[in-house]
Amino acid sequence: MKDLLPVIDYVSRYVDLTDDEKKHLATFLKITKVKKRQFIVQPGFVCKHKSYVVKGAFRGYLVDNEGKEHTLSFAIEDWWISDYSSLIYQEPATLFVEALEDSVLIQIEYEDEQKFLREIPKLEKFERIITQRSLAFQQKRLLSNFTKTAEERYDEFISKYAEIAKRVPQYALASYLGFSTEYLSKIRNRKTSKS
Amino acid sequence: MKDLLPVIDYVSRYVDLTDDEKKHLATFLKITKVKKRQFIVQPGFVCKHKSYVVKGAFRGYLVDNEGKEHTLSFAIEDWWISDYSSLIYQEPATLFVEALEDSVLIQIEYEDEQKFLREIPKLEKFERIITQRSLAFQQKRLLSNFTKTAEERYDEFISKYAEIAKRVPQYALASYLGFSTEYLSKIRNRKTSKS
DNA sequence: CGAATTTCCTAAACCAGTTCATTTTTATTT
DNA sequence: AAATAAAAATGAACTGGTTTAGGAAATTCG
Repeated sequence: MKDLLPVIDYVSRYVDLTDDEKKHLATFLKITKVKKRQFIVQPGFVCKHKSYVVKGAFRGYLVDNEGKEHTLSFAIEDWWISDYSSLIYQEPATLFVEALEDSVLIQIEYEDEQKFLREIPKLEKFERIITQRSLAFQQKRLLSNFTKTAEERYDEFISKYAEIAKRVPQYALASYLGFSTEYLSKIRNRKTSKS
Repeated sequence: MKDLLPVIDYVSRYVDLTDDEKKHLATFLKITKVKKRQFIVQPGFVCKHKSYVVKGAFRGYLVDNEGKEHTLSFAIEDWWISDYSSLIYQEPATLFVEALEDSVLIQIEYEDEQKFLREIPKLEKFERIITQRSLAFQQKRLLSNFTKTAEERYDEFISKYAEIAKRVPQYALASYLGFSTEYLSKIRNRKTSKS
C-alpha cells in the first residue's frame, strides 16, 4: 500500500476519498518496473493500462509510413502516459510508449478501471477533470503548432519544461516540437553564437 | 421541453436517465438563436456556455499576433462548441466562436452544469466519455498535422467531413488544416486539372 | 577498459508552403 | 439591379524548414 500512495495522493488532489475508498482503490493498482528502451505499449497490441510514472521518463511516439518518428507525449515523475485512443476504445495501439530511463510505474488495468468507476462513482469526477485538462493542454499545443515558428516552440518548451528538456534525447524533443533534429541543431547553434 | 429534446437524446446515448432526471436536466437548458457572423464567444470575455448546435454552423478560431486566423474547430448539427479552456478554467477566452450561418443552439451555462453534475452524478460519466472522445480526436488531428502533407490533410478532411467542407468558407477550411488559402486554391487547381 | 552503438552536429542543395500584389467570382445589401 | 463587400483564384518571388551525406561526441555494455 505504501508504494501505491503516489497515485492515491494524486487522485486526492481532485476528489475527497474516505480511507475505505482509498484502500479499495489501492487494490486495483500495481507496481511495474521497466528498463530503459523497454516498450510498455506497441502498435498492433491493445493498450491495457494507464500508467503513472513514479520514477523515470517515457515517450509516446508514432512511426509514419516513411519511417519517421513523431513524439506525441512525454512523461516524467507524477505524469500519466498511455495510448489514449487505444485505451478508451480498446482497439490496437498506433503508438509506441518507450522508457527513456530505468523506470517505476503504477498501473491501472482498463477492466479494473471500468469496475472501480462503477464502484466508486466519485472517481468519475476525477477522470472527467483530468481528461478535461489534457484536452485543454492538447488544444494549446495544436494552437502553438499553428501560430508559432519552430524556434518559438523550442523556446516555449525549454522555459515551461526545462526538466523534461534536460532528460530526453534531442531527436525526441525535435520530433515532439514537429521539426527535424538537424533543424534543432541549427536553432541551438543560432542561440549559442548570439550569446 | 420538446425543443430541448435533441440534447436530452444526445446525453441518453451515453447514460440512462430516468424521466425525472431528464426533466431535471431540461430545466438547465436554454434555446438561443444567432444570426450569421454573430459571435457567441469572444477573446477577453469568460466563456459562459457550452453550446449544442440544433441548426446551423459555427467556427472557433484564434487570431494570432500577426493578425492571422487559425481555426480550431467547426460545429454543425448535433455537435458541441465552445472555448474549452476558457470554459473549464473560467478564464478569459482566447477564441472567437462565430456563426457561419443563421443558427439555433441549445446552451448550458457553466454554473448550472456544475450544479447538475452534483445533483445527477450520472452525468459525470457522460462528461467523462465525451471529453475522452474529444481528446482522442484531438490527438489524431495533431498526428495528422505532423505526419501528412497539406494535400493529404485536405483529402482526408474532404472524405471524412464532406458535409462540413461543403458548408464552410474555404479560408476557414484552410486555416483549420493549417495552411494558407492561396495554397488551398493551388491544391484544388491541381485536382481539377488532373481529372 | 575498449569496441560498438547511439546520439549529436554541420553544411549545402532543395522543396513544400508562404507572401505579396492583383484580378475574378460570388454573396450581400440597398 | 446596381453597388458594395466578401471570398476565391492566380502567378511570381521568396523562405522556413527538410534532406542527404558526412563526421564527431557521448553512452552503453561485454
